[in-house]
Amino acid sequence: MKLATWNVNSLNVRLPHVLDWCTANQPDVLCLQETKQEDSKFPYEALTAIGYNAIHSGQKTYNGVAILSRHVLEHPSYGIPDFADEQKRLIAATVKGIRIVCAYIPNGQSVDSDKYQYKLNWLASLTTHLQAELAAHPKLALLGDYNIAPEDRDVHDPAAWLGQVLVSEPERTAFQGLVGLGLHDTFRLFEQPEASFSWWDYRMAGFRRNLGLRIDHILVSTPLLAACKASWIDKAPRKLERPSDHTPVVLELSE
DNA sequence: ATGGCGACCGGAGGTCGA
Repeated sequence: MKLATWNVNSLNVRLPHVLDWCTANQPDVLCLQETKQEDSKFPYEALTAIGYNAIHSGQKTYNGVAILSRHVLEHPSYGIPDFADEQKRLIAATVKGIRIVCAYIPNGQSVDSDKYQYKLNWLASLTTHLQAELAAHPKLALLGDYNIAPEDRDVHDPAAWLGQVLVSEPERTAFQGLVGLGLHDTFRLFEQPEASFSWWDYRMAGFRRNLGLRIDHILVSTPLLAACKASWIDKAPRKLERPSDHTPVVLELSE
């Protein structure tokens, strides 16, 4: 069973890439972030045509999350309970007994902005919510754009990024709070190339020079650990014409 | 590295992302 996450930076623009990638890679589940479209615009028909069910929670211009699945999506839920939020950033469903949680964690903009406080509040609410979710669903995977590089090795230039948003200690502490729930960063369960990143700035030839960050993650609960077989970042879509600035992260589970 | 790109809305250029 193959799980994946991809911030597509507008599904309006990136739908051809998503269809091609799903056809070529056949993920069982693909979590999308930044669809940037209202539910009425979501391309259910095009996805059905290649064998995918989908649920979506979106809005115009910003945010928007979706779960695509080759299997039945049971018990969909939207948003964080008890956290009033106009921004569409969380969607979840159960696939083959695994609770799939797809998150677009706020960016935060800069550490001195209101958006940074919103990010930390959002993460605190998510953590509380996931504690209950884990009690109800021992097999759980949290996939998405975390907008946090958990360690210095996830940053192309840690000195330049020191203390900045995406890297700051409060954000990394929040990430460790998720780990503290009994979630595991599956990418690091396996040997990986040095300087492995999932996002590269469009500017300054960031991708060509590998000036990136690893901010897209797949965390799984302890009951799923033994099933983890491999994890990798697929850089191929980042090389296409008009790419997203993020690229897919994949986790392979044994059945 | 701090600007550079790209998406969006709106119909120019500001805002946001990361």
